[in-house]
Amino acid sequence: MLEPCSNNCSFCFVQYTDVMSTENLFRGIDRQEIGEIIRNVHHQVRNYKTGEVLIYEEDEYNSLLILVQGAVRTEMMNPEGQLLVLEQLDAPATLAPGALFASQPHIPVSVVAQSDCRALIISRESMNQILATNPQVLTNFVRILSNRVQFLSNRLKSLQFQSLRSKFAQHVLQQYVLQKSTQIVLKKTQQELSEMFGVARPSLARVVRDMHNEGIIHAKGKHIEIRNIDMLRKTK
Amino acid sequence: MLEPCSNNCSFCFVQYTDVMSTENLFRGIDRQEIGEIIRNVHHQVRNYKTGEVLIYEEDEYNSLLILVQGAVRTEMMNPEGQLLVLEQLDAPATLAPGALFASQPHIPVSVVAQSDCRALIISRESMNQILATNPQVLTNFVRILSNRVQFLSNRLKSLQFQSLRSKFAQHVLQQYVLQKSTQIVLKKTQQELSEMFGVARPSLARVVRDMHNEGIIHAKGKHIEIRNIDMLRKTK
DNA sequence: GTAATTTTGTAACATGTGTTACAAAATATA
DNA sequence: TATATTTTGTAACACATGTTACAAAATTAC
Repeated sequence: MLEPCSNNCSFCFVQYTDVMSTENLFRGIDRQEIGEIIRNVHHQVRNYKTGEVLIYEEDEYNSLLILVQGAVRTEMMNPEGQLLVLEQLDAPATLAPGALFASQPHIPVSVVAQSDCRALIISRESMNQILATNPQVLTNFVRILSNRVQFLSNRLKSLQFQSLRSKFAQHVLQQYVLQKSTQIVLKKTQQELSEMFGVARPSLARVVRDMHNEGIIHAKGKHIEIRNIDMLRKTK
Repeated sequence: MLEPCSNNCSFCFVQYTDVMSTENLFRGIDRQEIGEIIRNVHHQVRNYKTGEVLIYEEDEYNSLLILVQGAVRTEMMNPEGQLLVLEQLDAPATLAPGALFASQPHIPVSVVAQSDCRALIISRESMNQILATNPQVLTNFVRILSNRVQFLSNRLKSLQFQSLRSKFAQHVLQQYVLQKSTQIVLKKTQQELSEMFGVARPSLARVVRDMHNEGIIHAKGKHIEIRNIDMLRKTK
């Protein structure tokens, strides 16, 4: 399924240069130059269908995957099959950046396609070459790694210290800000939310019902009305 | 308390070059050169007493701290005062490497001295200068960041998925390997262990007692005898 | 060696989340 | 529109860990 990237592949020059995301490895470099950087090293492009696994947990990882199209989620699973979705990422994103240059090349997460997506694959040697010759890419890579460290630290803190009730309250408040209304519509199913919170689905449903019964929210399926925003903010 | 580092400070050349630890920012560079690298930029040395805080959670972080002597622990606390010790580090170590070049310069952890210790402090600008001119230091820094990402991923997985019983079993098995005997002596108090496992101390004591009563171990204070290593290994 | 302090062991009870199961409701598909 | 599928709501019970309190034991300081 791996297709080598041809010399005139417009994808290389253009696709992932649109966004100035902090997760973009090529931020601050013009399209022309990005094309040259990539064409100068061995690289491949691969497409994935929804649900396909881009990276398997515990595998060895010898190439960097740069998501240039679509969305993925990174997740962990324990032997009993309990799932924790670490985060959801939209292109452009650098996948599992920590695994490439770590002392142990094993990956602690799986990455699964949430939509049809496309990744640029660059081997470790090629990345070395790129990083050695492109200070801007290097700076970006260090920033991406650093952000990853912070993200994981914060995720760990939230998982360890926040109650399920507080996680859900926070999610509702985030949606309140995004949707600019006390009447919000959840974008995810309870199943998806509970996987992000790292809990069982009925546990989440119970918390939602409790908050409904206490008059903090009015919950009807995916429709949530915030009834008492002070209580919601104070939820701990 | 900050003392500028004098030109003939032997510390700069020598102290932290002894160890080829993967966490050493100056790994693979000879002492002479390390001295030159450091003397060429603005830097400071600071000493800390046991218990003193080197880095405060949520502070802004504009200098890199390199632990050159002593031991520290990195920890998180939630508003209720519940503590989680992320890890214990001996010199040489690069402290909070993710915070320096992240998009948000806030630190998610505190770093506390576990013994009297000493740190080399290098500002962000100076680090930029060092990284730009020393490929080896840069490679080391990327490796350290990458290892940090993996460490945090694994720590998160363990905290999220492992039961307390399994965490303790694993700790005992690690000590069994280190001490090469089924009669081991725990190096930490139950309080310290429970902070590393992220649980309350009596909960740990209960788990230890249960495993004792089931004949898997014989526990008397810090002295643990492994009675049934198969059961211990199968503990989940 | 004695006293002070820290650590360990234990108990009773509270609480939050997991598990399983199933029906109702909503949504997607034919 | 009817049917199949997914999602939500709920219940009863299990279980791991938290909380508080206190005494016994071990360790440290004097």
